[in-house]
Amino acid sequence: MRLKMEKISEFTVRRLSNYYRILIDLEKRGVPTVSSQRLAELGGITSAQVRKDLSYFGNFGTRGLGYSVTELKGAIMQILGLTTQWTMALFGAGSLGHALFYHQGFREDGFFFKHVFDINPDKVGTRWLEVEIENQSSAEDVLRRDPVQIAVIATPPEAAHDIAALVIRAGIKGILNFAPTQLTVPEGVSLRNVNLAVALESLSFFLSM
Amino acid sequence: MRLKMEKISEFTVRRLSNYYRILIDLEKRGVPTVSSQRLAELGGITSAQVRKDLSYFGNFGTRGLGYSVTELKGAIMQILGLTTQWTMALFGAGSLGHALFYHQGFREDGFFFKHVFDINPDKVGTRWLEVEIENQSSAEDVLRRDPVQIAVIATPPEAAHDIAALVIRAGIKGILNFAPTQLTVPEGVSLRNVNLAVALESLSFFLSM
DNA sequence: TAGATTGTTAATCGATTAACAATC
DNA sequence: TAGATTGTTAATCGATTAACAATC
Repeated sequence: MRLKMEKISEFTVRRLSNYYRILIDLEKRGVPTVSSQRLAELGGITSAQVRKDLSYFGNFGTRGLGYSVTELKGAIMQILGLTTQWTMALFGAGSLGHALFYHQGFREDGFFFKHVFDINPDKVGTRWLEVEIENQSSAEDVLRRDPVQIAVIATPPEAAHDIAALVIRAGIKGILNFAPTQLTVPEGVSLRNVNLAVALESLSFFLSM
Repeated sequence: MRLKMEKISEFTVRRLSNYYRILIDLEKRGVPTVSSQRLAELGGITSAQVRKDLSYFGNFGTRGLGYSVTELKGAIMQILGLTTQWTMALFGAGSLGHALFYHQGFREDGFFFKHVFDINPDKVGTRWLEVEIENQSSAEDVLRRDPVQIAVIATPPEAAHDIAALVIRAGIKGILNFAPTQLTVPEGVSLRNVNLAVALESLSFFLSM
């Protein structure tokens, strides 16, 4: 997949995500080509940054012309692994879990919730679209029988550690954690944390100055 | 508030948020003091980083002993501006908006939704707790009469630009944007973006390697 | 061909870490 | 006092940017 073997920073990957969204938008609007300069403007960064990021993965542009919007979009989809369908298990059928489950963008990107687990007996057995909410206590068995690639944790922080341990035992290699607690994962398991409070506290800091 | 006048990076502020959460936890567990070494372990970073971050704001520790958990927690609350109550307006009463509105952590931090706006006539007039959902078309008037400090955008991306313009006209200085689109704000307005897809796409990238 | 823009190297900038004197 | 740990300076590391030859 990757053409050169330098290690890619998380910064670069996050910017690729942004280029991808910008390119989708340009394609919708029928724009055929885009320069690194224009892409940089739309993304709020420098054109050197755009070219540098892309150069880790190959030569996607044409000197004098720029990049084909459709081709570059396709290339970034490949790079980010968005050409395959990803299956996920959601832990926590609260309001955040609900929002994630129904989040349109995930589906469009090929991320698909196959299982939803909760500990609340009132919720277990009810359905979200075609998915029946299952008891969290059976999660390990269920995931061994019917594995997924990514676990999404949207539970209170107290529960997050045990869930992480459970999904790692079940062989899951990617965890997206929304619980505001520090998880530790072994080598070979990827973890991303999204903490809603951090962004707000950062705003608070800069507004207080 | 700030004691020294170096400019503080977003990186430092985000780590302060994390220290804050760790300290709350330590305080709950009755731990009286913590060293930079221990705080670093709990946060997954280095002790030098911890001491450096704190040193921008003052001397909170005691050589040989470490930091008083309660005192350091209080100091970081001050620094992050969490000792005041922040008022917010929510745009978009969809499932993400709902999750944010009911998110326990925001309340605990002193962030409080005073207004909720939506364009869907079926939702306008209904209540979330004590807050009545108002028509988005009246948002500018409402916010001029009854201002808030922060606007939270949880609408589809198409709507986000107009909302940003509106809240800036109404004098709001802080925007937390969950819509996956690039907003531009004038000098003096703070913007934070939270893009749920980016974290997932980054996971996808590293899982694809 | 001349103008535009890439891909890449080298220079710069900023963030992290190591090291240690100060001091509880 | 001796051991522990801070606060800070200097060294290192890594990310961003500037510059430009290659080339469409």
